[in-house]
Amino acid sequence: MTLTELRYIVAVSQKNHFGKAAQACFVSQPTLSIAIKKLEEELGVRLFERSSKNEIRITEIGQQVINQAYIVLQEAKILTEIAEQGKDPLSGQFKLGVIYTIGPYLLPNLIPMLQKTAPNLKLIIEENFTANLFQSLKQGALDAIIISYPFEEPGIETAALYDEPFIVALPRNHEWKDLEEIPPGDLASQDLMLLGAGHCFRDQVIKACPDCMSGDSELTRTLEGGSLETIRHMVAAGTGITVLPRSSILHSQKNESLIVTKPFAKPSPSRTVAIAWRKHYPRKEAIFTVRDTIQNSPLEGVDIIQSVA
Amino acid sequence: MTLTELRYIVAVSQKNHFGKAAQACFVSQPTLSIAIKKLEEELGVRLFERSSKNEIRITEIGQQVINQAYIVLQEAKILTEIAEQGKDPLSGQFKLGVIYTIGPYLLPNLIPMLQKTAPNLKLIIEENFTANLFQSLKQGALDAIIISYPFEEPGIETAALYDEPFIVALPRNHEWKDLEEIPPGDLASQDLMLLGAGHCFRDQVIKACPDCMSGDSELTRTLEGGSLETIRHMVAAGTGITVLPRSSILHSQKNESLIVTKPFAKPSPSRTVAIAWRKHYPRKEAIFTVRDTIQNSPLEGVDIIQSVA
DNA sequence: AAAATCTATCGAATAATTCAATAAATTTTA
DNA sequence: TAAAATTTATTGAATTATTCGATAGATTTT
Repeated sequence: MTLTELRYIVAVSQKNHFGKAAQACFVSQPTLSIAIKKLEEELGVRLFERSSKNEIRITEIGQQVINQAYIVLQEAKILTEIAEQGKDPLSGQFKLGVIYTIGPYLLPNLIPMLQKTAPNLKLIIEENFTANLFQSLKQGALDAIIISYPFEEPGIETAALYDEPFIVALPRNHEWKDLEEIPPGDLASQDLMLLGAGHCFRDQVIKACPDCMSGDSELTRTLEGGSLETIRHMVAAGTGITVLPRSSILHSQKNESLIVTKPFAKPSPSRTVAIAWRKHYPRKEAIFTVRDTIQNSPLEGVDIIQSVA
Repeated sequence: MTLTELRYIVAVSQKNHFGKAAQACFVSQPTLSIAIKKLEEELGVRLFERSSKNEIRITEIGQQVINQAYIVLQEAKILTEIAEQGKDPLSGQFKLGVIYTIGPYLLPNLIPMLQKTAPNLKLIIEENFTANLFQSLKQGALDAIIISYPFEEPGIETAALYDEPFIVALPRNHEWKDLEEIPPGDLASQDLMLLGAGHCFRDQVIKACPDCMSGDSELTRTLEGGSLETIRHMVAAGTGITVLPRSSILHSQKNESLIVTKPFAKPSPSRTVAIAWRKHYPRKEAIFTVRDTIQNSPLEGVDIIQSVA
């Protein structure tokens, strides 16, 4: 049984005439006759009673088969319609993973912008650590993830989005409050508060500022379950200082009076934010749209990295 | 799109592996790969994400398409099941037309017998005049009709079932009550009651007994809307005499005391009862089963005409 | 770096489909 | 009654699809 054969018998049932049905199906009459004969033999039932000159008569079982043929063809048509709707790579769900230290600052801009550039894209966001996002990406639970370099995995492709410098955040009455810039090495002498293990930003800061975690009890200076926002509040409260990514600065102007931010001395430590996806992911256009939208976001103080594609 | 292609994508979605899916479909892996590629190109969407070594991933739209493919295949399977059930020519409706002067005497035997020989045949009966039955048969509203010869029409085939002699029915105190047999010509002298125009039995009796309707007012002797049973009651009431087909005699033993039946003198007038169907009617077996069942009915006093097939 | 595992591609053989021409059957017309 | 007309079935050749084995290409594992 083929869908074509079903179309033929439906056409005959509508035209009551093999020749006219063939015409309606854009095939010759022998083609249609043979196809119907083949279907009748396969099903083992006679669908039409051919009385030569006069009109065709549909047998009782033929009518039942034709009724069911309508249903099969209708469902097949729905299948093509489903595919038609899914043709647009900017439609359907798009599951985006973002690391904790980027999400709160990138997404408030990104989501409404994507809503405009790709209104049919149903964005689903997951915030997590790099390692967990990578696992989900590899397993197909996520379509793309936004992480920080370095990030190299087999079967995964990445595109750099932007570089953002690290910034020192001080209480407003801190001894450094009037400095223009901070040399990274000076942080070793301060009560530096950092995120817990698992956050790549923590590791990047430690790498940029050698010895910064030496001395005082690590317990009081690492916030295991915390977020950058928690740390920022603690800085405002005078508990210590911290290092923040540049993109996090603009979004807390309420606390600005309590916190002073200072750039690092050149060359400033920084991180490169990138988007990553499976090499064979079929909706590359969706990835590139997200990439372009992020790069057109109003992110202040970051260096957009133009893609080479 | 073909049903085979849909089976392939369903198999891949179940096995998560092109090679194993091909095996499950009893085709080579290239065959399956090419078919799926063709379907993906036709639909314009990527259904699977091939990541070489690792398992296959189904795309979001691919999952939707595969879900719909299940439905299409399920409906196609139902179609074959419908055909399977309809394979038996002794199943489904069978619309049988019978003329008024046969139905009441044949059907009480035929219906329970057919119930046994063809229990899946849903017999639908219509009683009418020969002319109306023929129209319905020609148009396909009836599958077969039981009529009386002569009956020849283009595109229609017939098979004789039985010959039945005509019988004279008299009131019990009629002057002929002690005769052995009645010469047909003698009926001209009697008050002969007949059915109205349209009943072929009327014409056959008139043809068998020349001049029988001459003389008295035709109005009082033709029962326009009546039936043989009405006429029989009138004979019992002494209104006149009539001619009945032999098969109608056994079924009225309550009135036997009021009616006397006499055979005609040889050669007795008679009628040949036959079954007729469209030449191209596809369920000949059903026709032949009805024919054979009638010929095996306990019809007394009739001559079964063995078919030559 | 080599072996192993998958899917994609190639090329030849096979199978299926298609159409024009025509046959066969029947009905209508002359 | 014969010829014309109409309709489906069949035939045969050409084209088109499908199929498979062999192998390439890509990636992962050893």
